[in-house]
Amino acid sequence: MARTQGSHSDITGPRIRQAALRLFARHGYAAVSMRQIAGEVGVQAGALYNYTPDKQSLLFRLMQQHMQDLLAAYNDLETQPDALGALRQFVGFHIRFHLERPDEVFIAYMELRNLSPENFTEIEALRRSYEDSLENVLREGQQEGLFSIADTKIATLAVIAMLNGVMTWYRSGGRLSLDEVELIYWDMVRKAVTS
Amino acid sequence: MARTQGSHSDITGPRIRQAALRLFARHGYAAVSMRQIAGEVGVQAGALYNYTPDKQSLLFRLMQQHMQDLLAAYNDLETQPDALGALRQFVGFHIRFHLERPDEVFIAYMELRNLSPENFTEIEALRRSYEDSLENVLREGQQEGLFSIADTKIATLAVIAMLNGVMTWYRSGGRLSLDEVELIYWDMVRKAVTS
DNA sequence: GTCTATACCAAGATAGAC
DNA sequence: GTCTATCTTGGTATAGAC
Repeated sequence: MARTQGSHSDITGPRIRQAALRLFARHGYAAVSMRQIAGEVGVQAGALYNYTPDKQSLLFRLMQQHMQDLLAAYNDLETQPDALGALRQFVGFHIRFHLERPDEVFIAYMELRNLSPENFTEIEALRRSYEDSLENVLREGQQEGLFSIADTKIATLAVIAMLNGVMTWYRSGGRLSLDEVELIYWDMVRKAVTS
Repeated sequence: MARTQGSHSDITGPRIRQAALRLFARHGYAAVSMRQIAGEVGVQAGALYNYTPDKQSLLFRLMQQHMQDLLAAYNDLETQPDALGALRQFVGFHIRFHLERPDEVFIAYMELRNLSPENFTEIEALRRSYEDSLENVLREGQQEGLFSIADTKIATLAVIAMLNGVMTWYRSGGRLSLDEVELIYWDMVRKAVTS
């Protein structure tokens, strides 16, 4: 991993973020040192500061990118004819998008409290915006008479919490295929919000 | 908070664990220093080592106590006539028990990766034992024909994940009473596992 | 049992040579 | 742009006086 001196601006930046992502997810933000990150990349600790003003910005940028990617990907989905279809779509999207990015997801959950207050506010707004997407689907379905939901806000949080549970146990190559998992969760979600 | 010199064995021990609990939950295990804990209690950092061999043991003991309390409380519940009653009971118990101990719950979730391997194994076993309690209820209800569950293991994890979501948003004195919250979640859980 | 003092080490971040 | 070297701070843990 030793590196010779020279200019590597184009690749070092991404590699730093990638290493930070991996290490933060594995050991937690507070437990990871700048020297560890530098070691992973193959540079000295001081060199990191050509790419980030400090450790906090490194964390923030990772979380911000993740949330923006999530929102962009969801907004790119094709419009569904009704709320039931939209909910079905949400379940599949949420499971697959998150399973593809275990490190980002883990950090976005666990490291909220290590954000500075201003950074926290910004990430929270993004997260809230994603929740609102689902809540809109549920409320729409409720109004259309497709769903039977006592409280759309709670149902929103309950569905997301349930789906997030997948990340704690699913491993590809395990007992169930991704399609099967998606179907099982869709079945539970559908029944929970209908009568 | 200044303290004079002297012997306070009986109260200092619990106060140390209480302070550690609060601080670990607030800022995370890795981000909290022994000096901070000592400061909260009103002793010098060195004095902590009369009560714990090291920081790791402090964390482990908190988590172990919490999981043992959880299992003991659940096992103390009265036996229900059927699986539907047992599930209803589980939902209420889980929500209330966890909402009463936000700090313990937070730590038990977030700090698993900061346990030493041996300590992790022990806590995992306790957590698994609690999950098994619910899985037994679901499997029993499935056999009795009361439930309609595609996969009891996944349903177990999904129900617990959904219920855990309560901890992220519920605040007493808010829009909904605890009874209402319990009812709303019970409704969703019941529908998700029946047909 | 707690204190003060300290050993020892690693953290985040910066300065200046190349 | 990266290196080496270093500043400053704060970490865990221990020793010995009271």
